[in-house]
Amino acid sequence: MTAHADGLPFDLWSLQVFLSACDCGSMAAAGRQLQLTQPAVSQTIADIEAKTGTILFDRSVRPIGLTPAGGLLRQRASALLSEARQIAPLLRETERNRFPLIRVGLVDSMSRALSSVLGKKLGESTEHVSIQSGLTAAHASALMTRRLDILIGVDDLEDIDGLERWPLLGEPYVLLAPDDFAQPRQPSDLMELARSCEFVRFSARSLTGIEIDRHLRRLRLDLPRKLEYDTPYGVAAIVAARQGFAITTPMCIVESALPLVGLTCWPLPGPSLRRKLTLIARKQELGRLPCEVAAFCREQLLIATVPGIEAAFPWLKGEISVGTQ
Amino acid sequence: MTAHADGLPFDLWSLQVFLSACDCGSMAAAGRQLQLTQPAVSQTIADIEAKTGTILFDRSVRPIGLTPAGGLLRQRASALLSEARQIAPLLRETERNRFPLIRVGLVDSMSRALSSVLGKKLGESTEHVSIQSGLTAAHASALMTRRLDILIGVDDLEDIDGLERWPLLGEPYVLLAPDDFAQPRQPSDLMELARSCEFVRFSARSLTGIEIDRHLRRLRLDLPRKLEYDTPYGVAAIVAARQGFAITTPMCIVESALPLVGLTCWPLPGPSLRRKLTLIARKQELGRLPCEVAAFCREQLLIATVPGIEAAFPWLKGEISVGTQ
DNA sequence: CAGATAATATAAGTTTTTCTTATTGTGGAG
DNA sequence: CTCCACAATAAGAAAAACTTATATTATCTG
Repeated sequence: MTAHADGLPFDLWSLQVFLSACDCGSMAAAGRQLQLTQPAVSQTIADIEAKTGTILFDRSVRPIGLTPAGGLLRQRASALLSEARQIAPLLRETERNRFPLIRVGLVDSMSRALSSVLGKKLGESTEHVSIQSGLTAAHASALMTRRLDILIGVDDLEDIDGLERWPLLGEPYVLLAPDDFAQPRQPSDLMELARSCEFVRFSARSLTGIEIDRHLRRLRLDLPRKLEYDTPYGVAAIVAARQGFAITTPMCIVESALPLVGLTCWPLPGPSLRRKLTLIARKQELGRLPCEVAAFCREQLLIATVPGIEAAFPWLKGEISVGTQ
Repeated sequence: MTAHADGLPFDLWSLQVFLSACDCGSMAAAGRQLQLTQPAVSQTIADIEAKTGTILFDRSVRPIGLTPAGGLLRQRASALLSEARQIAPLLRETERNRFPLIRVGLVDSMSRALSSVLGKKLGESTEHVSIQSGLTAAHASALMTRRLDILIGVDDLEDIDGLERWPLLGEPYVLLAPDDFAQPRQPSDLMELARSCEFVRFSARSLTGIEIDRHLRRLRLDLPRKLEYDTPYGVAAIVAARQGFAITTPMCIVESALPLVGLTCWPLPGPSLRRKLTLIARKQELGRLPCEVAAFCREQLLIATVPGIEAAFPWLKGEISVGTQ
């Protein structure tokens, strides 16, 4: 029953049936709702269970109960169907537009700086714009599998063919700490600091976190790993609450939109460490759009973001490079 | 051919066939790749075209050419299939693993309110804390597959067994708009508003977006789907730039940390719509910790967050319920 | 510019899937 | 316990998806 494809254990119709059963709390009721008989519903669900090798419902109770696997499928299935339903109306609107849909993956640390302007800029030439904030690692695979069209993030896809890249910004990693501690002058001072105040990390889910980990390992600094966040705000909030210090970047500090009173920003002691933020797209699919969007973002950063950072931390002047990297 | 559902003009298998034809540049070749005959491919694609009322391929050239509608479907179809393929492996993983640390999935819209205090609170009793911000949909599957231990998010899985839930907060959906528009008094006024000012959506990747979609569909309101974000900040930033209006919630507005000058917040016209935020954990695995953390979060919201909202928008007084829901 | 080639569309028949009716078994309320 | 509504299973009916066969069309070649 249902599903034919290369291992897909369901199709959209069978998911629809499953969801109806979830909503109704009964297969018989789902049948009535869908103008089907009860056995049809029963068979469809049994088929999904067989093909996925899981149990979706607990039949030993009434009304029928969702198992954990069933709950997970319910989650994913509603999202999938909701997306599927959007497609047909969009197709019909397509006749006249150059780019019917552009999906942008925007790294969390640029979200505040670029969300709004990206939407405005892309809205000019595009019928439908979707902007997703999150971690570059997740966005990178979405770009390759065509779930995203443009990615703005930490550039770690340097060796992949078929992509075009437009540099946006280069920035140094820095220390962020409450201002009542002594500035660490050399790497080993960080161990000292970590004894009086907690070290807050980016989690290894984020490329920024991985990069920092690698750097600390090179310096043979074994800092504690007690508290970690995967977003710039989380890290900065702990420091702002005077509970700890962190290694982060200027853009991450801006992203957190926290008042900076009582906080200091120092250069990272030891060898310098920088990161590059880049706009990436699949080659030859969007014409001149990626280049134009990148230019627009650079301008925006230059006018609206970098001056604020340099005003708050004058020693960073010249450290943040827009465009050239 | 294919598709059965309430207006869905394709199913996953027919999309697979269509994508093969795109990749191969020929229906005959797609047939060979999928172990089908050429007419089967031809019929499947003709069926999608008939059901969507569009033309996907330009047959007057060889090799076959994609129309704009075809290009759009190619984008969306690969995304949809790629998401569908992730589901089955996840389902099978739902029953194993054990962990030492506490990993919390925190919905974006509570990130600002709770990130920092959660870290502090959990740090007291736990060796290693990891806090991940993102979409509840992603976190829910992570909780089931034991990649997360605690989830704070939008509760739409109310009937899943094996989970314990601790209510944190209930809040209404509201309209957010620049303050120079007339207040919409009834649902149809929203169509009016959408003509003078863009409607900004949460994407269907977020549960909040799905919930709003469903509500609008029930009211038979066909609002444009031009610009969408998956984070509260993105949505609010467009409104703050006076470029559009949005359906959002008080917590999402707080999360965006934007100055509210020039913005108004109105009740949603028509039937009321609320969402619940809940702390969820797997039953009997963390002892009293989830309950205690939930109590702590509630207290934090009551002291530090809700008063700020009620001060900014007095009509919301009493609309936001902490705890009881 | 005709003729060959390879691709697509359409028609008609066959196979497979999906649904229905009929029947048996089961959880929970009275 | 008994009843009732629901779920699982079996077997036949209806609908779908696929096949072979054939007509049509775009492009290439001599």
